[in-house]
Amino acid sequence: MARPRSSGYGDQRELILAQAADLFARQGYAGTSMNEVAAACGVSKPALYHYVRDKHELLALICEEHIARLRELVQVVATQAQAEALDARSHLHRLILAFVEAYADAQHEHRVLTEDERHLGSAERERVLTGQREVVAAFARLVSAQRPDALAGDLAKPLTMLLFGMINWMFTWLRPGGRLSHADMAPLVAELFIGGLAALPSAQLSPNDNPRRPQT
Amino acid sequence: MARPRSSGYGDQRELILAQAADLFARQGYAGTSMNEVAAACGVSKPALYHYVRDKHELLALICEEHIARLRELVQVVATQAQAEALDARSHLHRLILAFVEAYADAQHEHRVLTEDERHLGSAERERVLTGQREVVAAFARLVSAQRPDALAGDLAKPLTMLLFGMINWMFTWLRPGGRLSHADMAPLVAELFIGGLAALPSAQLSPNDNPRRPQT
DNA sequence: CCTACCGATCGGTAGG
DNA sequence: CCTACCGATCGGTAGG
Repeated sequence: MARPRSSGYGDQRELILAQAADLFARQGYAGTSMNEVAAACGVSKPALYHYVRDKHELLALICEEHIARLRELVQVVATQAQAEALDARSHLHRLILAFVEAYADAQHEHRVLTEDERHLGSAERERVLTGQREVVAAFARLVSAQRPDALAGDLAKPLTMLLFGMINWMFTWLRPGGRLSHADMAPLVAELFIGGLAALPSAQLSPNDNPRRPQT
Repeated sequence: MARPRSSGYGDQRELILAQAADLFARQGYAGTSMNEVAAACGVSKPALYHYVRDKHELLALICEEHIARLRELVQVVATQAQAEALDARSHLHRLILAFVEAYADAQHEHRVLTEDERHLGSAERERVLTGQREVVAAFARLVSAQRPDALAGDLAKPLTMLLFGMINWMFTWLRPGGRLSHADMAPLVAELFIGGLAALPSAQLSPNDNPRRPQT
């Protein structure tokens, strides 16, 4: 058998993913060179290539590990909600808070996921999209539970995407160290969305009044 | 004096900006070459450089012309609201609909503005940011008018940014030609936001309970 | 407005 | 014969 990898291998690899996520988030995937990634990690470029096969693998690892953490988070909160017998409203509220916190702890990874997903290969992108769909579906089920009429109108997912829009966009304007923290904003987002959901007129939730227009 | 420019100069320039916006939106600014832009426009690379000085100017023109149109839109809707004596709620509702429509008509330009702003030079970025701040301030005034307590808590702008989050994010998941159009979503966004705003508990709007933490 | 190039830098890998 | 790297340079392509 081959000799085992050095004990610091996993740590070094984690450091590289974190530094690459930082650079990709600030400059974009295409706007960042492997030389910059290597320099940020304090290693030579050949050393960097010891830890990752190529630039695409770096992007794929950042996206896949991030979406995997989000999927786990959905499960953790669902287990809590089950144990505490929370209703759908409280469950959704807690899930929103958990996601804002998770995004705040992985801002760079999250920006890379949302902006550089297009640079993934088709196989990797499909894997990431599958994970994202699962997360969205978990939120959408809780939205449907509060507005069963929204599900009938197939609006649970669009409404969920509006919620994700508020959360995802926060990281473009909310500066760490500023007057408001993510923890300050999270309950505001939850109340605004859940309150707005309850206030939507039922008529609004039936877009099928408009016949589907043919695909072009 | 030099010979006047050909009559098609302005048209060709507009075509170039539109094609460049399309490519930048799909591949990112850094991920798009000037060769690709030239090919998409059906001209040689030297011909492309007849219409734009360099790649940065192309980006700056796309962003600055887009934000200028949005600023005009704020004015047009304000004039209408004045003429029709709309209250703040109706004014905001109409402004949201107008912005969703404007974004739908300039999806590529809007994505470039939101994602590639970081690649602007500092002078151009400052000009764009000034325009964005003016647009946000116009929305924030209408938000304040409906929740005067939000203004006191300095939350009018954060709440406005949540609204922009919903709208901006729409263009990442709403596919043209799909089941739902932007026109379908616009009133939903307006009702969700305005309804959620009204439903927010007053206690939520006083974050000054938390003393400001020092800048780091 | 073309072909033909430039200085530099890209992602990735050679030998030692 | 392995690993964990180094200085130098590969073939191609970027913006201009």
